[in-house]
Amino acid sequence: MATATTESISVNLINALDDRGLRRTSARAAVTSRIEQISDAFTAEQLCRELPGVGRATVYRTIRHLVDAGALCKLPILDGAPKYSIARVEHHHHTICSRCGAVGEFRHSTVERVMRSLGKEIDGDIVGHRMEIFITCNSCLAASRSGESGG
Amino acid sequence: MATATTESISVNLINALDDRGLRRTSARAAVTSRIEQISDAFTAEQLCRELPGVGRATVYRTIRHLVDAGALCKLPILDGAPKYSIARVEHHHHTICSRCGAVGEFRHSTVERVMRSLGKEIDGDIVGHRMEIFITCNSCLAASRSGESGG
DNA sequence: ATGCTAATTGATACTTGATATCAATTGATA
DNA sequence: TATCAATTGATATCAAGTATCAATTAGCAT
Ligand SMILES: [Zn+2]
Ligand SMILES: [Zn+2]
Ligand SMILES: [Zn+2]
Ligand SMILES: [Zn+2]
Repeated sequence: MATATTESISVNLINALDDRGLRRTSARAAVTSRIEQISDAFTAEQLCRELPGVGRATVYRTIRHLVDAGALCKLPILDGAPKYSIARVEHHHHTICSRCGAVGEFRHSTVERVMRSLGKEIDGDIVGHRMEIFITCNSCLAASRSGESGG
Repeated sequence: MATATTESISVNLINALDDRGLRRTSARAAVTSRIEQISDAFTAEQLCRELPGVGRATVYRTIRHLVDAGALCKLPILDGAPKYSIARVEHHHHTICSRCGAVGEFRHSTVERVMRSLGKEIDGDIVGHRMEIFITCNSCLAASRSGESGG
């Protein structure tokens, strides 16, 4: 009888592993529950640092399982390690703040419709797509306004 | 009086470096002219292999200059080194064959219009975007058709 | 509950991609 | 041609991530 709040999200990530026939281990519980506590996107190395009790290999392996299960999305960062974030809806895209790196999610039906319509103009079979919007996030905008030279 | 075919492209990449106030050196000439001979996208390591006479550091540095100059685009590959391709038009996106990795370019005004319209629905200021379409390219489609089990 | 066995773990070594260092070289200009 | 800052590239180092494999453990059968 799952009563749901913070706990239930935790169960979800572990469930994603269950569903793949993977065993419930304390290492996997530590990784998944830590991921759920992080609100922003994170890197693998960051998780390793925050979970010194779990081996690097296990952190990387668990992340890979979660990505394979579709529970995490892996977000390429051009000048650094990929970031991961919980996939809360099936298909979505990301916003990335160019200044602070904060990651957000969005879904937009028009975008999807246009992407589908591209099939006619592109050679080969479309099998998927990826899209990132680079932004200056509100908190970075606020920070730069208050820090302006005009005092 | 630039008469233009293959040669003229070569001049362009070197020019991109000139325009940044960088010196013309034989190493840079080797790197830029090799890049122009490659029709597909390439990785930095691939260039190093193909230019054993040029030091790794110089290959990486020259690529970075070209990217900074906007003459090359850097394309994130989730499970490997980024690929580079000559930026033939100002703003464009890429197709990537999931099977063989072949990279293509496209531009589509509707896509750009939709991206612009997203501003209203996204928190913060949009400063750019990136998009990749994953495909199975025609040659991979042909290969899989001829290699089918019914053969 | 106990034992069995395959799955899992994690320390270590390694691979790959890329950057920092810095003495030697070279391009541009006077 | 002399000068000197820019450039080069061998080397060391760093960073991200994977392979190995002996030790441990989860899940199941009894
Ligand atoms: Zn920000
Ligand atoms: Zn989409
Ligand atoms: Zn292909
Ligand atoms: Zn665009």
